Amino acid sequence: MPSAEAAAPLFAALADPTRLALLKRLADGGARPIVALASGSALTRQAVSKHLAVLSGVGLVARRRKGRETLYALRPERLAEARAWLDEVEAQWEDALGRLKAHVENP
Amino acid sequence: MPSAEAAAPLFAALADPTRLALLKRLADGGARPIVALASGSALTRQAVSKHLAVLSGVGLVARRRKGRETLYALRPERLAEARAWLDEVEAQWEDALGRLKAHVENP
DNA sequence: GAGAAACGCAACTTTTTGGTTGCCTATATC
DNA sequence: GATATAGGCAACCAAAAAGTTGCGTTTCTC
Repeated sequence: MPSAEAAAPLFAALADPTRLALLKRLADGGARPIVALASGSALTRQAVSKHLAVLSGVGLVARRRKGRETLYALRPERLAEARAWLDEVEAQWEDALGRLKAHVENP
Repeated sequence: MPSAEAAAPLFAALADPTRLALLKRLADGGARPIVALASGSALTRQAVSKHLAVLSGVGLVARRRKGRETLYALRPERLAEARAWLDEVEAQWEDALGRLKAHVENP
């Protein structure tokens, strides 16, 4: 159950369509260099590199240097942490609804 | 299955600890006016009001005017949409892992 | 009906973010 | 060894975000 302070940077990293697209492309399990991820992205290689740095900064992707290229791969554990926060709030909501219902039926 | 363009604004609204705290407080099912939400928040009422406007803008909370006060309430459906995007990527990841394993076992 | 409470609107300031361009380094490849 | 490829680094720019202050409007409450 991540705190708000811990979860916010994670959501911030997810708050960009380019980065979401990058994560989705990496969800096939493969590790790719920047050029491969930049191709088709309409953006500069530098821009993509910056986005990957943001994702790497919060641990959503892992970077590994291999020769002259830098490979990026998805880290689904971190995705799960973001989901955990949402789950927690939804659970709290469901619980509150349950209490309300019980109270109405059994006043 | 929300697209990246649809999910990004949702995550952007979640990318702030103050807003996450507001959502969590609203997860008990209650609808509260701004002053109640601003108390204890260290921020100005205006700042909290702006944050609520952001949340309302993406549909994460509902606003309803009641007399002189504006009541805010959580809308968990939108939370579920954010989760759906994460689920989708994780499912894609699991699927890729499954294929890889199958390929190794049955080459 | 006078004062207070709750809020909206608008202007302004300061950071942060997304993006570009230019240049330099390291590694392949011929 | 010369050249092309893949990236990192730094400066710079424009737009958006976070927050504040001030002021006006509506609605309670006495």
